[in-house]
Amino acid sequence: MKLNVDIIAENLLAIHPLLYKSISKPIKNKSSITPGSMFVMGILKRNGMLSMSEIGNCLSMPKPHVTVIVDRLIEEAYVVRQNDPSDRRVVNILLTEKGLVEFEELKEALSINLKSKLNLLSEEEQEELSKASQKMKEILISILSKEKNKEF
Amino acid sequence: MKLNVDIIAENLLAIHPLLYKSISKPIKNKSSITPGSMFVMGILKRNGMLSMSEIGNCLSMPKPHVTVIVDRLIEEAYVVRQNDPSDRRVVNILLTEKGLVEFEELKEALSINLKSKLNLLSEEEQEELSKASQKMKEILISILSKEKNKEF
DNA sequence: TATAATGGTTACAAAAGTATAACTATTACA
DNA sequence: TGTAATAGTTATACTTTTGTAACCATTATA
Repeated sequence: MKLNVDIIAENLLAIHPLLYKSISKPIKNKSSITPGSMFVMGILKRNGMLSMSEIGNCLSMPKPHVTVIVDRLIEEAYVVRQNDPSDRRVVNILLTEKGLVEFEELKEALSINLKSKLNLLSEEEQEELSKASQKMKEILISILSKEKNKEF
Repeated sequence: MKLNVDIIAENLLAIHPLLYKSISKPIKNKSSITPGSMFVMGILKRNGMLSMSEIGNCLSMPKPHVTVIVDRLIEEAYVVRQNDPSDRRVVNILLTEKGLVEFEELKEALSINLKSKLNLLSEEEQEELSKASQKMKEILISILSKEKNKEF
């Protein structure tokens, strides 16, 4: 009998390119936001505030790249830097109101793009997809994204 | 009440970077295969044989990029080109035995990487993740990946 | 206090992916 | 038959991402 871990690995491997296609592509058409910037905005929205290092760890992104992305997001006023009073080396990043709005618009663009495809599904199937994606998100976040920790 | 499509959009947006991290990174450490090459091998494994255009459509990948990736895969003998007798313009791509073995090894590397993280979950949660990812894969493939068709 | 470690930035090189145009060969069709 | 459309390749320029090393400021520690 096949182990759960192997089934999961196989499924993730199949899902990954589908998400890549259904998320990155529609968003590229809608906005000048790059995938990396979108990821950063997403975790900031979920976590409220993260240091540069935490962002890099969350996304397995090299620190110099985080700097570049955050610089661009600051230019657009989507995020702000904030010095950490308890450790003056640390720079915390926060999503601004404008950044939040932009992120919601990206999500909306994705929704619209998805809608036409979800029409191919029955009500029950849509409900199943909603539940399955919710469950997957919760579990993956719980095991993969020790977002406040450093050791991954 | 929140619409299913919005819930799904939000969940996909959260899952995407987690997969990116848990798949692309472990594989980069294990092999010189790039994400793009891995995607191509994956759909070839699921579909058996695809033309260059079909590969590009499946993955929303520009055709010139497909050519580059397939060229590299052929160098490594992971795939072969095969002329289509019914339309001599068409070049079909097939995964070789060596390519299949390589892909299975990538999946194995991912399994090993996942195993340590799944240990944090109970048996029931692992079962839930297995079921949820299976469901998500099936539904997303059915609506996003009309792999043999051209109109996306 | 001297030294090591950490957080972050800068600079640079290289790989991966995207986009477009030009081109060949083949097929479809008016 | 002649023209348009399609499949694929090649070439090129560009953006995004990755990786590494050097560097500064700050904090931790021996």
